[in-house]
Amino acid sequence: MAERKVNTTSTQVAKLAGVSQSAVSRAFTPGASIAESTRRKVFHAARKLGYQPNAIARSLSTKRSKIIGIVIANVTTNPFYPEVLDALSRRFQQRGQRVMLFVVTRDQNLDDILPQFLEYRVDGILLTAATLSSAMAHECARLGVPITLFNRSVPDAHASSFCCDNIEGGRMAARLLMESGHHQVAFVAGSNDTSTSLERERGFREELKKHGLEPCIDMGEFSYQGAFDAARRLMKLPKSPDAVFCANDIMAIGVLDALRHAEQKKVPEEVSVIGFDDIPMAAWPSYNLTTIRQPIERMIDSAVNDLLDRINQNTIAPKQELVRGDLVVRSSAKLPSGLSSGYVISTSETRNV
Amino acid sequence: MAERKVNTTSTQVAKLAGVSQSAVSRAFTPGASIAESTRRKVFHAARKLGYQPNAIARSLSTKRSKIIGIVIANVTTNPFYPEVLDALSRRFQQRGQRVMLFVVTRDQNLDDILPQFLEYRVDGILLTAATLSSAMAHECARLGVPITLFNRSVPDAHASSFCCDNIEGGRMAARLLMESGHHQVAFVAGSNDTSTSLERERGFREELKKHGLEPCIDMGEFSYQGAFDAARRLMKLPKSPDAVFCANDIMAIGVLDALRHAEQKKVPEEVSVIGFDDIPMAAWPSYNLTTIRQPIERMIDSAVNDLLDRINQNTIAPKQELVRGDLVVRSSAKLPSGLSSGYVISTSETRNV
DNA sequence: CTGAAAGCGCTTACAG
DNA sequence: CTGAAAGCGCTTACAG
Repeated sequence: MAERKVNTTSTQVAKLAGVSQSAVSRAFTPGASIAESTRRKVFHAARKLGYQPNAIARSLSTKRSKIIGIVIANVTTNPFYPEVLDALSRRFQQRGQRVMLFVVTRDQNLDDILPQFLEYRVDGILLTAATLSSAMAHECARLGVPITLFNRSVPDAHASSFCCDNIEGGRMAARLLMESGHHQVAFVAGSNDTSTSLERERGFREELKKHGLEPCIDMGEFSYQGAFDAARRLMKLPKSPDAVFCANDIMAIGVLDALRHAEQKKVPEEVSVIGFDDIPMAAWPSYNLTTIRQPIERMIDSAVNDLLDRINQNTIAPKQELVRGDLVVRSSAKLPSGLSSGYVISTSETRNV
Repeated sequence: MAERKVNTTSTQVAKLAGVSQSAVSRAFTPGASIAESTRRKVFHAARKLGYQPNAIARSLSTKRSKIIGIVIANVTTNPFYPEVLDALSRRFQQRGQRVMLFVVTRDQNLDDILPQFLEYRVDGILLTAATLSSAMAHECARLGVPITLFNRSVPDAHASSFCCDNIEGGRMAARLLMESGHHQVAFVAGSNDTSTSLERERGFREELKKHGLEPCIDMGEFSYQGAFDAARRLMKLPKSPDAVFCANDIMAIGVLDALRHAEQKKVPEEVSVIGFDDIPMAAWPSYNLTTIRQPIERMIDSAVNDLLDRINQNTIAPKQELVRGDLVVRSSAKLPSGLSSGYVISTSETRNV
């Protein structure tokens, strides 16, 4: 193992500046009581020696690492998550926090991952597209490390959670399809152990029931290819659907491609397709997807604020927040009369539950 | 500021186990000399107290953080980078390293970012889709922190770099277009300060020159929308191109959409389109993009190995490695006779330069 | 405002 | 194999 070159320390800077080591520390601590003149001396010496405070040592001493642990899944399969990761890490960066990242697969157990964060004494943990065992939730609570879930509902009162109102989103999709006169509808689920897919299905089902309909369900594994295959199966059914609602956009796109390129169906004339998320691709002319938009920026702002607040004040209770999505009407689904493409039905509001 | 709850320390475990604090430390250090029986005693006590070693303290003491700093740009605009990030972080995780992530915009100056890594005494730095000032390269060299660039050629001998052979890739694209008889070709560049775009253009140009052709150039800003707009401009030219080579796939897809949906052009009958990267979307039936595949996995393996090796042995010199891409023949470009779609022309090999 | 000193929680020569 | 002790590089009460 190679020796790491030795960095300049505060003691060396102190010597050169002719002050105490504490003075050097104070010079680099915003708000510390130190004379402007000594601060200048310190900075001058520091600059000369190429000194930079050691954040590891600071963390040990302050018991604050200024590191947030982020767990994310599906980064390569669903363009929604790169958006989330990008927004999240920017926010944390702006707020002076570092990000320690773990990329996981959907089935990976977090019970092996979170301890790696705890080892580094992260100040807080943000999980996205990942679920938390209640054992781990308790462990983090015991250690005083706040956890926030993004886009997953909470299994446990020890964590905060920020989600789109998936049930209402499912209802919105169903209402649109009913208003434009569909009779045979299908739902392409993501997976049956994920709150997003389950809740979207539930809202969809509930609203259809009011019209005496029941969707047929197939599974798209939250991926383009999974949904592509699901669409082909659906079209082989004796009563093939005239509308398909998908648990997310990337699956809706898979369905669209299958319908057009493998099944020779016209969208939306023969089959309507609705997605969920409003990823950038949904607006591309090849897809023009009607979808439920998740207000990412707003959700992320809330999630980041909540986590940072709970880090700074451990008396704040975790909160569960639901944000309404917006129906974005494009041209992959037949329109009810009176509605035109390009229209966004904005019902966005935030609720606490 | 809230008090962070106190974690169990090795001293407390030592007391409960009836051994010295050093023994506790040794119990958790693989390879340390300790009797199996005392290790068991320690583990038992540790389990009882919910003890987990403090990696921050360990880092301070060993002068190794086991953290790799990763900088990445374009995560939301180019699906290639989520792939890279996913592969990179998995590799590092497997090798027992943590990842500290910075997401930047393409124009953001790294000179403000890297010091934040150095503050935390990261063991090494990996930059992707980002360039390094030679001042920072020197600073890292001075501190003994190895840097590796991924997908950017190196500005400085202090860093390693792992790239696809972009020049050869550009040549391959040109050869295919020449063999299938195109006469008026265009190149949609990414940006003029990025080695990938510049090199792909250069290879493309060189090969065309042999046939007495010169491409007309437009700028796509490395984005779908930028390339979409560029395609529209190109088609308005007096001599509009019958083939477009793009500096990456996401731009090729933008061009494809513009040609079909805004310009009513048939691809490849009227215009051929070639991309670079082979992102998953390139294989979707809506696009079926002919492209130069970057062998990500292989490039990442080399990059990660190189960085880890240089961390462990600071006598190893940085290296510059070039990996050949493969031409993936699909149906967005006219085929020379004798070649059929679905064919991959694999010339992959690795070279040191 | 300033310095000396204790302490954060580990690792690791050193002596046994 | 084991323990006592020094040391990693900071922060921060404490006394002045």
